[in-house]
Amino acid sequence: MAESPITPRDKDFATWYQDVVLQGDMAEPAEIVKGCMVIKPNGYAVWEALQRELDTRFKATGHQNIYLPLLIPQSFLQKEAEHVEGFAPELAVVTVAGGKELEEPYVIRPTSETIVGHFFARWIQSYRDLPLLMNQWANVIRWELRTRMFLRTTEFLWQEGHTAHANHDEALVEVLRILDLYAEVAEDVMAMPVVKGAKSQSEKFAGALRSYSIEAMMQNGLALQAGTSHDLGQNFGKAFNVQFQTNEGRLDYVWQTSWGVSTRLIGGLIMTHSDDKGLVLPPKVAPRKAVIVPIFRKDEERSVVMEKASALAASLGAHLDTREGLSPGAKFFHWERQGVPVVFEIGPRDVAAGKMVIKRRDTGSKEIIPQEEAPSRLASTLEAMQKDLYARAQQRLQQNTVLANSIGEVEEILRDVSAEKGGGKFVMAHLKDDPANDARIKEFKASVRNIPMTDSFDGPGKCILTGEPVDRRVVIAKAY
RNA sequence: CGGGGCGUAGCGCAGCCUGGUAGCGCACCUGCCUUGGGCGCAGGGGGUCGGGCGUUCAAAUCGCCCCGCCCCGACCA
Repeated sequence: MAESPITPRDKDFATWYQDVVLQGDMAEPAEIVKGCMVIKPNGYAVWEALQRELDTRFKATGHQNIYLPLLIPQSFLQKEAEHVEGFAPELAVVTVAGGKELEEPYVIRPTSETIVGHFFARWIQSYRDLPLLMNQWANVIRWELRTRMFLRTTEFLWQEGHTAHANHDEALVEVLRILDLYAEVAEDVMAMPVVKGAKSQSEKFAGALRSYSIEAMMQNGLALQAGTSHDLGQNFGKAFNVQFQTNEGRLDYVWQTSWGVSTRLIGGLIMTHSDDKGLVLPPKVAPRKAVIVPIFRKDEERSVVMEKASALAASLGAHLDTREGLSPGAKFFHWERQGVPVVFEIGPRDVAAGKMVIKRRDTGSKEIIPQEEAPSRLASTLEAMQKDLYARAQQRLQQNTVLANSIGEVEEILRDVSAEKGGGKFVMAHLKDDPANDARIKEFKASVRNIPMTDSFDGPGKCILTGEPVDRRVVIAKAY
């Protein structure tokens, strides 16, 4: 029995994560470029699945895709004061092109609000041009000091939505519609439960009036911000002079929103469902939902088994593992690490009996079934697995969400939590939204994750730091 | 940028302290054999030892400089 290439979670969660990503053929560190990764076929196919799910929903809600330049004139970033301050430390800048020093350097986009501002100003004249609902699928670069594959890489893939509206109410509706859309994809497609909420003022996007997020809980109890939706108010409208004429003939600045999810979702997916045997993919995002591993000894068995297996693969839409020279055991381990939801085994005994073995990735359960039932059993197994993965993740989230009524209690619970050691919790406490309070939380390296949209606890209470009345508990946790 | 670790075959590593023939496991190639959870046996190919300079009869090994990667912290989708 060979040693598993995957470090167990309870030994070292961070190493486990790396092992799962590598062994699952999801990605590998690029090494030649600092903090960048190569997204490999299995990982990229998951991204494509997420893209499809998201893009369909964007289109259904009236958004159109566009593509903007990768390079942004440096002066653009400086037009919105908070924005430049927020992003300045992590910018990569092009200063030389065509062998000459540029008069004005270009920034490689960390996000496109500024360039969007510029073009919105050209495209919008009248309230009849509003709302303007755009989305871009793109790559961005943020020069982060600490990177982890999918969770935080120097370059990453994402979508950024950018919209302009005639008034604040409409913009807010958009912001929350997208937050709901993100939560739906996270929960229904990725089987990853999330908490929807508003970011605290100190955690909001640089240049926004208010940011909203979905926060997921990883298996080590750390929070992962899985998506954000920003109410930009008129900040960028004013900075880029995006004015329109109202139906009363008055000039006003547009109200903008922006929102995004990134390849980080894949990191969240991995840390939500995978186990010590490797990657576990929810059926809805799995590039290969089912694989058939044929088993035979002699040549005459081989031809019989392969014939049957091919026919079944075709009718099931399953991938048939025809690789030569590998034992069935080696193939089982391979597909297990790839996160394939269902693996069928078929050997001489099964062919003779008209049966096959169906095996589920998440539970590891094996069952012998009649071949004619395979299509319906595959469908029901995929459905059950999708549901069960969500239920397990939901249960973990609930079990690791605790109430605290003093700052000492919060600190006690979270102080020794780390990505490697685990033990993280979502600590629900009454806390006034004030940067000074966020700062106190940060003293023990936790943060206010968000202020939930719906209160599922005990309603109003007194701030654990200032005693001021607040209307609900906020989520405090250690985060990626 | 601070602390720690590391750079030797595609991958994972030993060798370095105490200088003297470039090693092991996996992977790869050929053949035989096997196949219901990582088959086995035999044979084989593959290296400017991260780079530079120095010490020395002789450097993977000792010294100096440089480069890169990973982990931990401060910054973040």
